[in-house]
Amino acid sequence: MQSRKEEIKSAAARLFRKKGYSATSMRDIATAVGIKAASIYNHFKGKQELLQQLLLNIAYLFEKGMAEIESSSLPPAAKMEKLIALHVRLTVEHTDAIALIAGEWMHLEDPILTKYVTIRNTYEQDFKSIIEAGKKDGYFKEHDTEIILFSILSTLRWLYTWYSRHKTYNQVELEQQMVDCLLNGIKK
Amino acid sequence: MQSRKEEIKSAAARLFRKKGYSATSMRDIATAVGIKAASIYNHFKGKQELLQQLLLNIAYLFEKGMAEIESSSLPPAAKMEKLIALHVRLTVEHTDAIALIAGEWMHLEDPILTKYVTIRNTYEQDFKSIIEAGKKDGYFKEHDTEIILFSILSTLRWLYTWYSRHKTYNQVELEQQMVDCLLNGIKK
DNA sequence: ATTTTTAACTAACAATCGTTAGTTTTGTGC
DNA sequence: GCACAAAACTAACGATTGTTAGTTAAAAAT
Repeated sequence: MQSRKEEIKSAAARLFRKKGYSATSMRDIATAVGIKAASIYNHFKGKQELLQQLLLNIAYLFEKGMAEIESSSLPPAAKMEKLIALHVRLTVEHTDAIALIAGEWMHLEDPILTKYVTIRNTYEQDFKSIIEAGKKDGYFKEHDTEIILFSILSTLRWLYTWYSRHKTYNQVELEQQMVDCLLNGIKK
Repeated sequence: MQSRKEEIKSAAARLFRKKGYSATSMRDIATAVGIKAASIYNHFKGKQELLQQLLLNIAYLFEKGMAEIESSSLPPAAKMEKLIALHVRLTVEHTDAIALIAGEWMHLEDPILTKYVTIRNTYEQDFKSIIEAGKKDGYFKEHDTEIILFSILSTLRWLYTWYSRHKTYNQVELEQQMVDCLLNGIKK
């Protein structure tokens, strides 16, 4: 059961993703839910708050996932697999909101924008630490850490586009394929 | 030397990328060039035409690059390397316009939208053909072609973000690192 | 030097936007 | 059934948008 508030939020996510934040009007969102635009203000302060709640929620989920992985005592390669699984899971569970990470976070306004960017930077820094630990242990190649990070993260961030078109894959299959592609490459 | 028309176009690309198509006003673009909004209409039919010219130009460059690679008689693995090099080159040379591919193409209006999507689909189909030829020849692993395609393409499409922050890399270095990461993976 | 074309300008319009104020309906607890 | 809160509504405001019309200055062509 989804409350009206959640209903509005997921309609907003869907529309922000499809048409972009700026091109989506409060009237669009309202119509999608079957109410009038002014009624949304009984649940949210405004359009900006909708975007903020959507993006911060996702950011926290990544923050939490990363914290759990880091605090585990797994070897770097296993941590990397857990990270990939984390992205796959959040993508499957929050496809629309995840999509906003790619192209709509820029429309956040301060102070939330700063907060969001900070969380994002910290996440990337933690990601890098795991990569570097892996290199030190001999699990990973001696590539430029920035390039490895970028290469993996970009694929994981685009996952939502692909998943939207291939929902037939189940989550576990997707995880395995992604891990294999990213870690072992495609060449024989 | 850049004509006024080109000046407007690259200002539009920069602003569309930074703020998004919808959030960028004609007055924004005009101010960036040092003229008034109405003056832009002496060079372009409107805002939509700016987006169309930017995106179609990039699409044609990819189309042309792909045609040259396909018509060559290189083995699939070498074709793949050429493809990666193509993406790197176009990203370095047209960073702002390339960025629009990721998040602003959806604001194209018909009939250009349809045309654009068609070109994009054809490009992806050609890309897949090369991957499958590579699998048949034993160069590539027997992964799902869709997943390989997605994995490579997503990384290449995000390249512009990364390049904007690391202009120190020269084009050749970048190419080599990307090829190695994508084809051989990061695990030892 | 005069005509013509190009590209700038000012001013304004109609449409749409996010948001607010004030009101009415709906639902809940007692 | 009554009081109260939650959530819907109508109506409107001020701001901004893309675009057009009409005009003027600069550049090019004759």
